[in-house]
Amino acid sequence: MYSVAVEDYLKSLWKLGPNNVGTKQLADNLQVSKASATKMILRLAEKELVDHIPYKGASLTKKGELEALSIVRKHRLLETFLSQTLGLGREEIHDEAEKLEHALSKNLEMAIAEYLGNPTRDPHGHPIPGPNGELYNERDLPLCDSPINMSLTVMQVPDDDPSILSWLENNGIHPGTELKIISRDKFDGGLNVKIGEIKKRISSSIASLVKISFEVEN
Amino acid sequence: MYSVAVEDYLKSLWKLGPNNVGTKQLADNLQVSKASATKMILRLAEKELVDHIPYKGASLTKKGELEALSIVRKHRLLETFLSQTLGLGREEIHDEAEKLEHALSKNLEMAIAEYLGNPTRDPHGHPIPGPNGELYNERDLPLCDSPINMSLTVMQVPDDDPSILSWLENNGIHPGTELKIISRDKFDGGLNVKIGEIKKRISSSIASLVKISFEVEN
DNA sequence: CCCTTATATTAGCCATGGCTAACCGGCGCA
DNA sequence: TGCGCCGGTTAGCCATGGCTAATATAAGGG
Repeated sequence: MYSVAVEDYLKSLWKLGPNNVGTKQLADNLQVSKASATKMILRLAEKELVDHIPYKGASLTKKGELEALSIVRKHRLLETFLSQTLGLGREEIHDEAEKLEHALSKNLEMAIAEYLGNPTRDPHGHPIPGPNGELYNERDLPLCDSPINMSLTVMQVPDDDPSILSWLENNGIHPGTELKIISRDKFDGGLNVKIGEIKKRISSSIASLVKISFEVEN
Repeated sequence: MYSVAVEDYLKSLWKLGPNNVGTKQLADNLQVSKASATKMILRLAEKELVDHIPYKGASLTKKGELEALSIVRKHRLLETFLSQTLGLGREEIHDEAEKLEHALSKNLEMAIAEYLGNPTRDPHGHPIPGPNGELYNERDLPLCDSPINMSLTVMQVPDDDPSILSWLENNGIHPGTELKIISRDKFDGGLNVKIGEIKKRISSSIASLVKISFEVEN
């Protein structure tokens, strides 16, 4: 239906949204020039996929949001599928899914979802939108904002930076990991945490990308 | 590396080849105008992917052939993978693979090949080129040219026409089926065959698309 | 309140890959 | 031999989606 470029813009707008996403922010996220982003925003507005207020920003319309969610669903189903069938690591699957998502038919999407048992999270713990854009599992909190001395369960890790993912993986931090924050550095916001009996230090930049919950889900 | 369009042209040229593929033939195969095909042939010649003799036709260069084989490999591995993991039918997988093949990285191709145990045939029986373009299994013969009253094993069925594939499937004809030609119609070339104890009639147009061997492979 | 700076837009260019219309080349048939 | 026809090419148009350079806007600091 829509081109690869349009789908990529919608996905970025969704990720950066929900409201008044700046042209520069969008351009940086997609690694294109500001001028290209402006032009595409105008085209998306033409197709009623975004509302655009000049010099303010762009916001997905309902139509645009549904389209974006459909692509996010395909992406996350593909990540799950590649991980499950081929045993690819959490740090390898993002870039592959990024390409395949644009070539996935609705039929194949359905077949994969069914094969996987209609999962609600991908291997990074990110919620997988339902076939009509429904989103659950939105209650996880950033690790950096979490209270000290409570039993926390890692729910989500970032998906698009293989080096961060490898670091997390090597330190035993992935969805399901249980940890406790021992202390928070007053100056740089870094965290001292305990995973099992082992103490680790997590920088605040990474801690802001990891999401946790207080209770394991059922 | 190459665009989707370039990859599609190379694949068609390979399928229609090897030598002096006509512009119209190519255009028809890709469902584009003759003018578009001419233009693309010139661009492919520029990139040294084809040799072009004006008013004669285009032939893949070694470089173009290797590129084409790489795409055919991806296509056939994907068909096999989709069939194996998701249980999709022989008549569903072609169109899906057609889209996914352009988004498949070398890494993922390798992972899939390994997962499948480096198969040499796809679910339609078509040979899967090796990672460097090696082709085996090229000895199968068209059913329409095969001798009467010999035990034949179906090796290949066409991949790109779901209605023909459904008909073949419904009549128990797929790779591995054993059959015997009872007689050949003198007028229209249709075949009367026996599959097990059941007699069937196969039109010559379909019989030309099915390939067989005299012996089952090991 | 103006001026700087960052952000946004516009203008205009390019490559890709479609299209139609018009023209050309070569071969078979009368 | 010549002519028609089919296939091939050329010319020229369009949309998409990049780019740079120039210009416009908004917002905060002096």
